Amino acid sequence: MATRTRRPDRRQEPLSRERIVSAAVELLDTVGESGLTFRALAERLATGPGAIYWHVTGKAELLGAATEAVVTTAIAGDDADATPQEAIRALARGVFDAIDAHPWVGTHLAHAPGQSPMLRVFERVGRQVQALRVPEAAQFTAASALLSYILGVAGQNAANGRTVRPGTDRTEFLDAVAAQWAELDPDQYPFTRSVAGQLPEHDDRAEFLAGIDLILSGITARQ
Amino acid sequence: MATRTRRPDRRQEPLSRERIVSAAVELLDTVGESGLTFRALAERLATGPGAIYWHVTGKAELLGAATEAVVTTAIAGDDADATPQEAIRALARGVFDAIDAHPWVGTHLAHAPGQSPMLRVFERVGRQVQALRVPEAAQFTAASALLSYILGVAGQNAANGRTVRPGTDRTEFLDAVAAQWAELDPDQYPFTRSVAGQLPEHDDRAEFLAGIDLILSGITARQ
DNA sequence: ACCTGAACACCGTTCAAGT
DNA sequence: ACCTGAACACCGTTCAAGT
Repeated sequence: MATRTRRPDRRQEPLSRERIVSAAVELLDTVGESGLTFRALAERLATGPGAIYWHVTGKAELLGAATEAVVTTAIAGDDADATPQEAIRALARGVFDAIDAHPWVGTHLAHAPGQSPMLRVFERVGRQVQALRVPEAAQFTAASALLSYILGVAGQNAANGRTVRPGTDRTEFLDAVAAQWAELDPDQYPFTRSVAGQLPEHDDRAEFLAGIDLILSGITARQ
Repeated sequence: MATRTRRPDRRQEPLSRERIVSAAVELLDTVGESGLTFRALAERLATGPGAIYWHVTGKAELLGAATEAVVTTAIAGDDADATPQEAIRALARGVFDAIDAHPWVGTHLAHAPGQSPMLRVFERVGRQVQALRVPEAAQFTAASALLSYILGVAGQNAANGRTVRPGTDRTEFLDAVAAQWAELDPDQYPFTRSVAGQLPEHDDRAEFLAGIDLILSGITARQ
């Protein structure tokens, strides 16, 4: 009972790194990357822009922290009962869905190399590569290839999300691209034109996972 | 003879899209992405910032044109006498080397989806996928996987290039990352720690091409 | 048609001053 | 210790005015 009255008035809460980062994620989700401004963030937190700098060193750290917050929850989950292939697929799917929900993540995932969110994905992928009994000398290459592929799709999806005007839905977007491809010069773009017809009924997510499977069979074909 | 006197005084040449784009590439290469400013560009072209807008619609187009200029020359070359595998490898190597020389390219390659430089790479890769006699229904997936992988490595390399202070050389950088990985929590990062030792003698370029080969064997293993 | 450069509407970041 | 908000040093972009 009385649950309604327990909802805290966030404006009164003291500022904290946590509140700042979650407000940043909200801003990025609702108004996009260009909308994440220290002034806009400050207004939302009912304070001045300078206050944010007490908890965060600057915009780069803020973006990094926002990315990490999203990715960390996206890949949480354990893969104890799954085959290595299934575990890798689940992990990849987690990253894909996170970027689908928060397109800006795709752009910043690779931005801090050797740093937090990417390294976590690398570690998780690498363990499953070991579980696949890939020879030690080939493990690094296999894990890197999977990670690079995931990051590549992430970046493309983020770019797509940025180009399209916010209202557009998936099929509408694919139809537009297909139409554009169909108009390309037949001499210069024969292949692209030949696959344009497949676009409208194509499923980003399934295609992404098919790519993962392709790489997985390349990894296991070697043994 | 007299070649020296024929060198044109570029300051007197009229402004053109071509001159603007090549000045932008120079600026990006020498002072990095944060150095590409309409004011800096204008100064280099001995004009005012407003003049640039007569030839280019804005910064996004400028960055796109600069990226396209670099990529187009990087992947020029014909693959008539090569096997499909060799042709794909050569193409990938071209993109890799271009990004190695111009790290900023990696960030902007994916930024205009379905647009010029990426589409050109997609087309070239796709034709070789056809030459590999991949069934029609699987061609799109195969070409997309290769492209995504290339873009992923591109993005990571660009990120690395941005993080490192300009002077640092390859081995110095790898040693630093290896040292960092070796200090990770053994419970959280067992895999990453286990491959840290391979980093110092690892060759980015060879590793990248090994990933291409991995995907290629995944593609051909299916037939 | 093309160029000039001042001006506009923003940014991220700093910092003296407050509590 | 933490917050405030004015101020600084920039941006990209526009546009009246020139040639």
